[in-house]
Amino acid sequence: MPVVQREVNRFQNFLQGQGLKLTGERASLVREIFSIHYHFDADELLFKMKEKSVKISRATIYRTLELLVKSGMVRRVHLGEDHYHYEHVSGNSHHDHLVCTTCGSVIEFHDPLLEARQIEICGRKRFTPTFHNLQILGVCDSCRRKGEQPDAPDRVKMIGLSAMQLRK
Amino acid sequence: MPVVQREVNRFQNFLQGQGLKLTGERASLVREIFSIHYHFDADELLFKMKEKSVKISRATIYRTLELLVKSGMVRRVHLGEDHYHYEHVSGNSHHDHLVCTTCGSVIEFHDPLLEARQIEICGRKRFTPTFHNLQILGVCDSCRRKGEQPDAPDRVKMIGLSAMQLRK
DNA sequence: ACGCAAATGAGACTCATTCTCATTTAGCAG
DNA sequence: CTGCTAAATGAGAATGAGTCTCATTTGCGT
Ligand SMILES: [Mn+2]
Ligand SMILES: [Mn+2]
Ligand SMILES: [Zn+2]
Ligand SMILES: [Zn+2]
Repeated sequence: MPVVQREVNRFQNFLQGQGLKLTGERASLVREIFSIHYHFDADELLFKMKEKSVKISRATIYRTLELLVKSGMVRRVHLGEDHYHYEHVSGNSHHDHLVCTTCGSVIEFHDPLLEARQIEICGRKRFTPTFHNLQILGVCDSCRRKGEQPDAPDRVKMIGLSAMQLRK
Repeated sequence: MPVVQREVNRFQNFLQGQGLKLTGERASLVREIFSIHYHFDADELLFKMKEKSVKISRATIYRTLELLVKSGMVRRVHLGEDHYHYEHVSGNSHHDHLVCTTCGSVIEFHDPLLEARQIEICGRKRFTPTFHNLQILGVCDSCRRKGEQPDAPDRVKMIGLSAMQLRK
């Protein structure tokens, strides 16, 4: 795993700069996270590590995710569910999300015009933005073709789609 | 309270249509909610009712909020914190939020161009949007002038600003 | 005023996340 | 290589928002 190992090194650099240590648990987590190419949650990570017989506690997973977010290697995102999701940041820059409330799939997009307009709005309100969070919920193309109706707005909450729920 | 009473009637209409009842608790809550002109959370509501010696349980508050959201009279919003906030919907339509991570103040805005651009993006992805959620976090004008620095992105979470935390 | 479906309150429960603390370990100095 | 010590870990307790249960109460149509 050469690509993934590079990320471990990146994390180690960050840790050293903070006087922190690279442990086996942290390295395993980084390798796992940079092998997942979608939006995952903490429980999914815990499950995958268990699958691979990598011994690691829930607390360490949360603690390491926090460090990875601080290092800028991982982003924590809201996808309309009541718990956080994460995604690794590898070169590809900022983007926002379209979330299908029927199947749970997530489409990423980046739109410079949208971003520019936000800056404009902030300027008008004399507001200095540091970051933003945009999710557009709705129905993806394949779900629409299957004739699925969007949930009533008040019921939208991606029921039963989280990784844990699927496997429980 | 003539204005507020109109909202109680609106809610009663909705309830009747659903075969549900207008109770004293529900009426009190509606009156309270339509007297609050900012973004509140469930605990704040519980506290305010206690202050006024209106006996009402936490469960009833959550249940009534759910009904109010269904009726369209209240919106549930994310403001970057890890619990929900609510706002009443009175005539004024959809808007998004600028949230100051220093003082917690919230600026509302509505921008047709921003909305239109989102529709465009969805069309391009063949995605049928039902609603969206946009928060821009940053520093408001008065905080900026006081020389407050924005929190590092990873630490942004409006520490100590929720109504409950302030009063605990 | 009656009857009963709907509503309520108290507190148990869930679930994500954080914390505590006793024990282990990474990494550095010698 | 060895010892030292601050940092890290795991187990499980704690927290906090939100939901649920069920015995009791109440709104409201008749
Ligand atoms: Mn993404
Ligand atoms: Mn608002
Ligand atoms: Zn879909
Ligand atoms: Zn401010």
